[in-house]
Amino acid sequence: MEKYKSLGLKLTPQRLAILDYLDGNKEHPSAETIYKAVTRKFPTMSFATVYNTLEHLKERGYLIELHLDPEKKRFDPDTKPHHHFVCVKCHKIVDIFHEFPLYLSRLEEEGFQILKATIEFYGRCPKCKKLERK
Amino acid sequence: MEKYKSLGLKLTPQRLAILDYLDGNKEHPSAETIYKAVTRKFPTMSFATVYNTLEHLKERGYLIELHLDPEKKRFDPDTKPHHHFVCVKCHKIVDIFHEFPLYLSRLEEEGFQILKATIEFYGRCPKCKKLERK
DNA sequence: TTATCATTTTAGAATCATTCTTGTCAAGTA
DNA sequence: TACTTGACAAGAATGATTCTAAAATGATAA
Repeated sequence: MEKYKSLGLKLTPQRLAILDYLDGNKEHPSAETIYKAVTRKFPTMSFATVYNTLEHLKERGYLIELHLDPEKKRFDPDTKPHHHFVCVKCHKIVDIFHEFPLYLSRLEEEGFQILKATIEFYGRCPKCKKLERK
Repeated sequence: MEKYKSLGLKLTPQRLAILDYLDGNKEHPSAETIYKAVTRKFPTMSFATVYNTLEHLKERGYLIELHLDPEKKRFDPDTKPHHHFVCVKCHKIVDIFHEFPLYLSRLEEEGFQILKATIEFYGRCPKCKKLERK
């Protein structure tokens, strides 16, 4: 997998399997979801390897750790700046690539350094919205 | 405490102590912080009571549960819509009451129901920004 | 190719926030 | 007073995540 070489990571089969699973993935999987998926290829895979690899990828800016789900961390291999919609029923997370004007001079004037800003939209996804109606 | 009567909660001394601690509090405390503060008044206070009370208050819309700190939940008694700044170093959370235009018709056209939207600004607070410079 | 060495993997233990359970207690009511 | 309901406390249970120690493996240079 040529495209992973630039990561500066030792490329083990386990890591390649994780990278393959994440590549282009829009599901914002949790560590457990990743573990389950990759375990099909590597039955001996351990959770520690999943967490270690995710940590390395995060450090290298290859993925973003999301805290939208109160239960567990979610991981997003799409590192382009974007926002999220979170379904309050099923916890599904949907990417939103629309850009919003979020400039706020006041904070910087007060000495804050702003590195990034993300928006979370909360509500019901189409599927859960339908189920809600009795 | 007259102002708490409308909550529809049985007002026990423990609950009053928690309400008092939260009232006007801008620190976005965690359950542990609340527990420690209230324990000074009620040495026998249990964590379960803190969590139970917070759950009741959340249900009644008296406070908001925040998931900005990956380590633990934080609680915000200010229920007016607002946004937050999170310091990536010390995890301090600061309220932002500025309003931003976040309207997004596309999601609703696709069948999503949007209930609320919040923005998180990430960066360094003035204190941590100073410490960063060598 | 092989030896070396730092890294990675694994399995399981440990941690820590949060939730659950159970027995006890208190307030309000008939 | 006896009943009913809800609240409390203490500790056990849960579940995601992190840590540990030993064995295995990948990258590098000879």
